[in-house]
Amino acid sequence: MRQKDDNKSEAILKATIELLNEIGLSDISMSKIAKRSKVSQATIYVYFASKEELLGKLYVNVKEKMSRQLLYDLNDALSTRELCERFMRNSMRYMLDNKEDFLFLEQFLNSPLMDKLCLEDTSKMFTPLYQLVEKGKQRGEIKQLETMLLLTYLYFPVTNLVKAHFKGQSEANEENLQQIIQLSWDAIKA
Amino acid sequence: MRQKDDNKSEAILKATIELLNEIGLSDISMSKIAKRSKVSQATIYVYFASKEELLGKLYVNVKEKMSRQLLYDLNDALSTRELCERFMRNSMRYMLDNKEDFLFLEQFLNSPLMDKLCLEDTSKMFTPLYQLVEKGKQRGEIKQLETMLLLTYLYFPVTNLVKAHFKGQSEANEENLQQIIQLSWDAIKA
Amino acid sequence: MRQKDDNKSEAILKATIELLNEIGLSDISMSKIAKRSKVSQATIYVYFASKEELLGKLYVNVKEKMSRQLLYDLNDALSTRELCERFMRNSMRYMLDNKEDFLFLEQFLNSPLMDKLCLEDTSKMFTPLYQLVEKGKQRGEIKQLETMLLLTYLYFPVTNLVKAHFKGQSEANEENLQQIIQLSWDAIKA
Amino acid sequence: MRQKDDNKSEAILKATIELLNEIGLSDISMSKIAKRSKVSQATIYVYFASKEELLGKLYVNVKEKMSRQLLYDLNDALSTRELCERFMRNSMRYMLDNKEDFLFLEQFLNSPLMDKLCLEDTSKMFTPLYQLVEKGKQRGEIKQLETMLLLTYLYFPVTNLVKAHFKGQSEANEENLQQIIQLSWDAIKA
DNA sequence: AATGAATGAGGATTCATTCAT
DNA sequence: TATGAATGAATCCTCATTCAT
Repeated sequence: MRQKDDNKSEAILKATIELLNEIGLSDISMSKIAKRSKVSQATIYVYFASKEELLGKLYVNVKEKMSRQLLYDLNDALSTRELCERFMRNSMRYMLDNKEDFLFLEQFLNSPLMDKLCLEDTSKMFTPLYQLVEKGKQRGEIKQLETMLLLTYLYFPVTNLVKAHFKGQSEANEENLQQIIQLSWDAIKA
Repeated sequence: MRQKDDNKSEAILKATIELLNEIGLSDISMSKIAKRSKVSQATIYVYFASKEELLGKLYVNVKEKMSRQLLYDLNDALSTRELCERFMRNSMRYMLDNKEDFLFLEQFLNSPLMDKLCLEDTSKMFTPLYQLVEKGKQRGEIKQLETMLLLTYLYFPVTNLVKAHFKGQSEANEENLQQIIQLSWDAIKA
Repeated sequence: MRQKDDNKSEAILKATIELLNEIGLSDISMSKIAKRSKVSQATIYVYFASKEELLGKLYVNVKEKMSRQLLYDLNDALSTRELCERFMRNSMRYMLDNKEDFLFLEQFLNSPLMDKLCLEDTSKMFTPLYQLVEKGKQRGEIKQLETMLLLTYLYFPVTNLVKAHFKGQSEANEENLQQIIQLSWDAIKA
Repeated sequence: MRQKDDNKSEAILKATIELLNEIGLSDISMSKIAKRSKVSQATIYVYFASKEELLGKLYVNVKEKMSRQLLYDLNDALSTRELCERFMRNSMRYMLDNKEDFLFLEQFLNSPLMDKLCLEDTSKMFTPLYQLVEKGKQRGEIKQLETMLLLTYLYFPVTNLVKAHFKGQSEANEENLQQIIQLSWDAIKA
């Protein structure tokens, strides 16, 4: 018998994410995905039980890849400040290098679909990050506040910078990066 | 001859925003909007030329209302720090009191539809805010950085707190609000 | 506004029954029905909420018409034997004149769809018939057995004769009709 | 080389008949049959050239089995009346013991599919029965009418009793059986 | 023999929109 | 203004069947 072709599955996922960025969740359709990925519509259903499952799996896929890249090289040898910097740097790198993935996540996270597809919790992907911040708190280098709140200041400034960059309203360059690293550090440091 | 009925127009907009929050941009349809707002499908076209126009007008509507509330009472008598605080407080108040509006905006802003509907620029709605930050910069109370970047630190921490609140992961109370006000101030102050 | 067009509704029902006789429940489809009745597929949904509802309403329609014809002129002036004869005669007349209706009913009644579509009970349509048989029992002209069982002998011989006729295996003529009338009477008479 | 596996073929036929009784000719599909019989869809095509052939072979299978059981022990030693009784008794036994087979036949016979699949004539399966009735006619014990017509009175009362039994409207017990045996004999006896 | 992969065609239903009143 | 009727195009998904192993 023929073997399942990973290329096909990936072509479908790739086409999906492309289209999601071009036309969005509101206008995407299985037929457009099929056309773009050059398989028959029916073939999509060989790999994914439904449109929802396709989107859900895409989300988990992308999120996993993202977490790997955001957490890259956050080793214990670094100081808390350096860890923060590296995380923000990783984040910007990721968002710039994976524009489509990043924008898809933003779109998906803000859609009610997200809740509808009771997806497995992805927060555990970021536990290393929590631990990092908590260690900083223990050392007294970071304010004694909820970890989630502190992380907000490490992640969303990057998000906004990169989005502004994509819209041509700002530039995601080293200079701006260093600025937000400084601002965020000023915000959370003890 | 009967006049266009504002109630009907508003019923349609209200139904639309409700549905957008319940089922999202991807699943909304004119027939669902008609059913929810208790008018005929055809009636929607008396008030809005197309689905896209309906969504576009809804966006502008909501955005206007939002800007009014966020900028409320930001008068010159206040210190820069007080202005920041008031803005963040306004923001949280708005998001909590207008959950559906707020979440709609988030969903809409992150969707490619946003770009497709070449909507009139809404940034001018917030010019008072820019001026406020710029005045702070001139006085040397705030870091000499791009205004947009600085504003990021006033807006998104609130956004994130309230979203976490809606998800039951945190609580948007006075205590947490004061914390982020402090953090954000630490970030942007000179 | 445009008025609902009864012709359209009936055209759809007519097309449905025609197709059910030509290709059967197993092969019928909304698109074929649309094509045959010369309306858009979507138009069918203006009149019927779903394929199932369409079939269900068709069934009730046809059954009503049938009961009217089978019970035609079964008046009290007739003797029990005459009533039986008239009923069987009515039945044959109906089946021959409404071949499609009759065969549709046979097909439908023997399909699991019948049970799936919890249709309103149609047995009450035939209460006059029950009463007729019961009166015969009271008079001692008919065997003292379950009414339903006795009715079986009045209805199914006709059914089978007409079906055989349609298949070219027999002929539904006066001679054969009189024969089964006699046989059935011999069966049920006291 | 492996041999064709009778178990598999039978599993497919069994699954088909089950599904036909559950969801009917209108909703059955090769994929559902495959799932139910726990073979691959493609495997069905090893045993049956097409869906139509599958249904056709199933029909012939079931019909053969049925004729064997209906004609069981109709030997010459019995009187005509006894033969009729035995045939009706066999019929009821068969229908009760092989509910699915019986209901499938009823469904199939009343569907246009029956005609479409030009199936080999199955009437010859019942020649013993014809001969039996004809002998009765020759002996002057049975009315001088078309054999097919007379047989109707032996078969369909049973059919109806058992169907009513399955619907919970009557009971297919010895008492009711004896009643219809008597009625049918009254109908056809000379 | 057996089957997972693959697919074009078609399934039921809903879409956004227009028409006629 | 307001709306029920109408529809061509599109929706998601399943169909019967074939292919390659």
